[in-house]
Parts: sequence; structure tokens; C-alpha cells
Amino acid sequence: MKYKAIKGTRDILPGETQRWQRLERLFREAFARYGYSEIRLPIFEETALFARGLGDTTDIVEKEMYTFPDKGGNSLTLRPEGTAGVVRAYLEENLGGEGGAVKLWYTGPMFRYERPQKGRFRQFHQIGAELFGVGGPEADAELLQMVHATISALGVPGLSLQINSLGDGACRPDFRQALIEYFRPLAPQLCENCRRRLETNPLRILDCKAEGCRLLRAGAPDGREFLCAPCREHFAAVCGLLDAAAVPYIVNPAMVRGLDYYTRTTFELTSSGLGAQDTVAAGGRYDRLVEEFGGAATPGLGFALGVERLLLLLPPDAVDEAPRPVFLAALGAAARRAVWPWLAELRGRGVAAEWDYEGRSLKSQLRRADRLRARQVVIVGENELAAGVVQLRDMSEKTQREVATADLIETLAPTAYAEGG
RNA sequence: GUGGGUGUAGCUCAAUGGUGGAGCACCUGACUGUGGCUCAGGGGGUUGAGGGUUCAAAUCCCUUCACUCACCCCA
Repeated sequence: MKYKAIKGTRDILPGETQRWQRLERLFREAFARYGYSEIRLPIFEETALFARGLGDTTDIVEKEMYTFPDKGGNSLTLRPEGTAGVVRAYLEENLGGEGGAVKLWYTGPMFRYERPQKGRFRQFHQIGAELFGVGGPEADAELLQMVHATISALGVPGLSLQINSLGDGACRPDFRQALIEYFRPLAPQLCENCRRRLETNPLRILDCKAEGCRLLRAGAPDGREFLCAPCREHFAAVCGLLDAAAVPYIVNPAMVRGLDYYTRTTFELTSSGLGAQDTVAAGGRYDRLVEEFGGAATPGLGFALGVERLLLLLPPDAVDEAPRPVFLAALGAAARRAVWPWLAELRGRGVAAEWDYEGRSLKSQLRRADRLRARQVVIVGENELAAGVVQLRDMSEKTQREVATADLIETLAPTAYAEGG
């Protein structure tokens, strides 16, 4: 076999696409209920958009992006996540021009150069949403409630919603400084990564999984105590709203996201049904990102979920079924000629119809009809042609009757297919 | 980038140094034109690739590739 799919990419085959379609439909319907409109964006952007948006020192920007020069010499990057592009479009298209809340959702492939493992691919798919223009805690709570309710409605096992507040421009620097002062004397005992993080992004030390680092942070400053009054109130209000809506959650002060743009509320939705990559959905508030990209100060927040990971948690039969076809079994060349226009007529009326292309034995054709999950089979041979009838067989009820050829189409497609002529 | 595991028929897997098999799937027939059950037969393989040891390698050794899980990181 000469050509193979690139490492970390997969073919999503016909059986699997029905599961994808169901999931996409359920989220499309949920987003409509919550007032989100779909937005479709390019899968590549200027490299600088991501570097600026996600943060220069994040792992994604430092070593995971698919970056390449185009023929004009511009540096482009396949999107590693969705938020940066949505913010770019929000500003470029002036989507906030009318004021008030702007709610957008998207889905599509994302690209990160990582070693593949369970629930992690180089091309993977996200469904996400962004809400611009609302700074109050109601927006945070509503987004969290939407994500939690929609995913738990799918029947996902072992769901856990963890939330935290990272503070804002006013208070996060104090917390950061306190962490540096606490960990600096302990630097020799930190892992290699964390020694580097001490200067670049000390918050990340809090969720390092190395044994040594985990023990050291037992006495580390608690982020909650460093929140300024407005951040503290905001977080308390979010928690109160979640309580009022009966959304279960756990406050996890050690949870730090890997993207620099988050402020205040962050969250992760994990499932015990996955492997090591157990985050199904995650997101948070990013009140400075729009400004960072040159827009007017605009609060924002959003989330994204991993489609492959969520599908890993759903039963194999959670699918949107294709309509079951009518199968036209023709015996002999004359019958095949007779059947051909009926196929077009049925399909034109909105009925799924199939046949056997090779004129094989009736047994073979019935077997194929069965494999295609045909609900009815029309059998036509020389005898039927001569008599002007066909045999109409119901595959599940095992009944068979004769139908006059002239009545066949009306029998199989009784109501004229109104849509689209 | 680092480590572990696995590569044998379309799929799931046997065969631990001595003639590469089974189940499922597929095709044909029993049934000249009626599917799912049964029976019989059939098609299919450079045992991932390359090298080495041996009278003899799917099996042991080396290299390489792929897949996979984990670290890391994240959705």
C-alpha cells in the first residue's frame, strides 16, 4: 500500500459519520436554543494571530503549530484552536457594531503537532462557542450551564465540572509575584519544566503533575486569597448562579489553563470514561483578548469541546440513521432497462432507492438489499414484465404482494415530494 | 521530544525453532426466481520492511517503519 493517512489524522468512515452527524445536530439545536449563530472561518490564518492570541510561551505556539510560508512569503498557520480566528472575524467584520451580546458558535478541524494517543490527534475537531460584550457573571454561568447540560444530556459517564478564577489585570500580577517569591528558593527541587516556568509562567507550576512539584506547592500561595474585590465578587456570583441552576461543580484553585488569554473564570469538563486525555470541554473568560487584537475593550468568553473525545464516550449506536432504501431487484437485461427510470422517479420524489449494478442472481441481490437495510424490495423479471406487474416484498414483515407496474411509484412514494421541485 | 506494548488472511486472533491455521466476513452450490438458519466447496498471505544466527525463523538477535498506550501538553 503506497499512500497512507498522515500520522495523527484519521479517515472518518461511513459508519462513523452517522455518529458525527448526530452529535453535530444535537449541538446545532442546543446552540439555537441559547441564541448562538453559526460562523464558518478559514482553517488557516496569519501565524502572528495565534502567537499573539495564545501567548508566545505556550506549548501550542512554541512547538505544536503547523506553520508554513505561502508562495508570497507570508507565514501562515493551520489553526490550533478556534477562539483567535473568531475574535479576528469579530473585529474585522465589526460584528459587535450594534452593541449588546454577540453569540457565535463554530465547528471544524484544528491542527496541533503532538504525539498521537488515545483522544489526541494531530488533526482533531472541536465544537465551540464565543460570547462577546457581556462582562457580568450571568454570561459565565449561562455558558457553563449550556455546556454542562448539553453534554450531560448525551449520557456521558463520570462527568466532572471544575472551575476556577485566575483573576484579572489588577490582581493576577500580585499572585504571580507571590508565586515567584515562594518557588524561587525551591527552584532546585522543581522539575526542569517548572524551573523555566518560574520566570515565564509561574501559574503553570500549580498544575504540574511531577511528584516533586506537587508536594512543593502544598504551601504555595492560594490564588483565591489574591483575587481583587471585583474578581472575588464576580466568581462568587458565578458560583451562586450555578447553584441556583443546580449545575454541579468543583472549585479547583490549582486549575490553570494552557492558553494565556484567560482571565477570571476558567473551567474544564472531564470524564472518567476517557484515558489520560480526560478533558472533554474547556474554556473561560478572556476580557482582554479583543483589546489585545486592537479592538475596543470588550469582554468575552467561550469554550470548546473535543469531538473525537466526546464520541469516545458515546455508545456506538448513537447515530443519525440514513433513510432505509427501496431496493429494485431486476432479473435480466430487459428488467434492468425497465427499472432504471423508476429509480430516477423515486429518488426525485425523495425516496431512497438502490439497485444491483451487475445483474447478479436474485439471491445475491436480496443479500445486498439486506446489507443496505432496505425496507422494501421490488422484484422484476420476465414474467412480471409480460404481465405488467412487479413483486413488492416487505423485508422486515416477510410479506410479498403483486403491484401493477403503473401503480408502483405512487405506492412507494404516496405523497408527492413537495420540496425543491 | 522520552518511554512501554503490538505488528500473521478483509476483521478478530492461534501457531515459542520443524510443511502458516481457526472463527467471522466474502464468493459458489445444495435451492433452474425469493435474504437472515444449515451443510459442502472456493478465493484469498512476500507472517510490516531490511539484515543476521541456524540444516531449518512468524518464532531468536540487530536495524527500520507503522500502529498503540503513557509521559509531556491539551479539546
